[in-house]
Amino acid sequence: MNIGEIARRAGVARSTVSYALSGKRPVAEATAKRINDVISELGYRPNASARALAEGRTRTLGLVIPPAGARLTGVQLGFVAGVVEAAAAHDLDVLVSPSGGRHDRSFERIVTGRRVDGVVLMEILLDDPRVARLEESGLPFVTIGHVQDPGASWWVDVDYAALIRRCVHHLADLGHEEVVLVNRSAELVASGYGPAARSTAGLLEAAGERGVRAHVVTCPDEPGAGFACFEDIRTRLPGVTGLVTINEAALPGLQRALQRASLEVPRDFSITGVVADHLAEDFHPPLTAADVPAVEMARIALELLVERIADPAAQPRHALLVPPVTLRSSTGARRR
Amino acid sequence: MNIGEIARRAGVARSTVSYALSGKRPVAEATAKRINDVISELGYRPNASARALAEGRTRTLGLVIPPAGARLTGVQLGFVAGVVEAAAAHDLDVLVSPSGGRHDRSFERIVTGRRVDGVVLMEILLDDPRVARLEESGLPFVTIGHVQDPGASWWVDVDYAALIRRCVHHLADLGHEEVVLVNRSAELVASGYGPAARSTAGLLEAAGERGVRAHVVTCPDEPGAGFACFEDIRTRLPGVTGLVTINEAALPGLQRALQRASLEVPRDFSITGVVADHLAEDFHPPLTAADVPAVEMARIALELLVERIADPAAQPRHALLVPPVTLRSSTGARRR
DNA sequence: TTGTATGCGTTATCAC
DNA sequence: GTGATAACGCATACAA
Repeated sequence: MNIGEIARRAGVARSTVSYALSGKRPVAEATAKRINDVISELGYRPNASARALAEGRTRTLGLVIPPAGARLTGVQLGFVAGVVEAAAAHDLDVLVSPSGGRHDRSFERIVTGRRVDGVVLMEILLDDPRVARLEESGLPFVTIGHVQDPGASWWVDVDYAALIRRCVHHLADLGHEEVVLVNRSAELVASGYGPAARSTAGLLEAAGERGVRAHVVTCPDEPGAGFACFEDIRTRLPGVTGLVTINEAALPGLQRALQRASLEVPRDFSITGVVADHLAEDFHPPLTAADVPAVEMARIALELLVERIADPAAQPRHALLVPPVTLRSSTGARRR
Repeated sequence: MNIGEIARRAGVARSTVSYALSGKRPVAEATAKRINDVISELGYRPNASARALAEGRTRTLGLVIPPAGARLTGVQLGFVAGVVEAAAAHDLDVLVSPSGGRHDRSFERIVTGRRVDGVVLMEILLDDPRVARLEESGLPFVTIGHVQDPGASWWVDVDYAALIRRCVHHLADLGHEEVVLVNRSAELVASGYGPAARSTAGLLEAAGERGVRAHVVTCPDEPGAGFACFEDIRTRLPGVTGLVTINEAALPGLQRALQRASLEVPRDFSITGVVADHLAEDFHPPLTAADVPAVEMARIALELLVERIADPAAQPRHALLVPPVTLRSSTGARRR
């Protein structure tokens, strides 16, 4: 059933039905009622493809997520949930594409098939081929996370450098003199993942400011790796009394290793970092941390994208969030 | 740029380009080369909406997930990842819709906007209005989980009753005489969530067979709730020495409560259940459990859907998986 | 082997 | 206020 059928039954022209539906031109009350009656009787809804073809827009957004197979972290999950939710609020649909590199078929379909009006790209690298691809395609897009040149594009991010710096200052205030940053995986660091680099920078900056000895270790995004990582820290860096991390997936493992080592938090050891809000609450003891407002970030990204789609000539905008470090119970004075 | 432009530059008719692209009719080698050269030079890709309109199919699948806001469990996350991954392998795109009840706009768009060729529905209720809606719409769909009448529809599920039954038998074998099932939330149970009902049935059946005292408690899908739930069990049901659960989200809380109560697993208390595979490994100690092969289930669901789309008249098919209970370290002989 | 013509279901521009 | 009708970009039946 199509718009012509509705028009026929209502005894009007197709265009009149279209206008009754869109409201883009006045329709006599009586006609409108007749049309609406037929529509609701038959349960008619316009064909999305036809509408997209005629209108030149799909009312659909693309969301590029890390390749399937990789388990999403809490923050990443928040991004996805936030984008989907915010899009639904705008009556927009979301097409998800699990894409790693540049020559991904799914990603390429999204970019070049004109099936979306815009794209949200998450977990980008400092120099990301997908960003370049989107730029040359002319498709409006917003990234969660930002590339090297912050002024030239649309993005939302959390200021990892500032947050880690604050965490280290906090530890220094508590008397800790040697700390370690548990970063994301070595592969991610090597491929130029922004948060990894910026966290390290923040750590070193704060360490310099406070005369704290600082170390960085990489750790895959898994509980088991967190466990192994901490055991390694204990043997290789025995002087460390404070840990700061952006690797939330490793947290359960770190927790278990702490316990295994009979270290009581925060009495014997302090731990803090940048993690998804709910994870901080679930840690035991509750984690003093900068809570990444993932859902909120996704919402902002979506608002920016909608804005950019509406005005393709608009100047790039971005948002750099600096959520507070929330004091909970995982950090304490260094025990001498 | 469109197919006409390619045709013009290659000096052929539009249909020839179309056929060269689809291969549905032979094209002379030389013409094909000329066309392909132009296509790759201009980076042409057919417009998805136009193609969908002409072809009558969208090469897109719908995936209905629990409402945004609800944090996805490990198993649910596996479903999403599995569907997206399997769809990508078929060169199909996935449109996600976060939908709870029947009158959801996003869900309604999917069902009635002809923007997808089929739908995967997850986390369904025993009597789910969305299933009814999809049935009356005529859109091919497959559910992960199954409704009351198992023969009439396409689905894939895990046999919760059998698995919980096995878990209870296992506990009985170890000498446990009083066990508790930690179910999903009371709301979910009340709304008629299949796994919740079937788990209870399996528990009671096994308890009857083995003369074990059995209890059921509901618990929201959160670590904190798991903690509270276990505290409650200890006070209200002090004789319980074994716990079986399908609530993986509560697991970290249960674990913490166990520890808080100074109960060593499995020496003092046994715990088992049905959970996502990776969670079982991450539990401490590793959880003896039936591992839900979520990604695999999603893959099967997608294969079924592809099959159903290809042949709308095909007889309903389904798959009821009974993964083994993997022995790890969280269950042991009852201590007298 | 290739070209022509029509239809897919809308929206939007004319004309009345 | 409303009705024709031309796009939108592609696939395909029909001709040649």
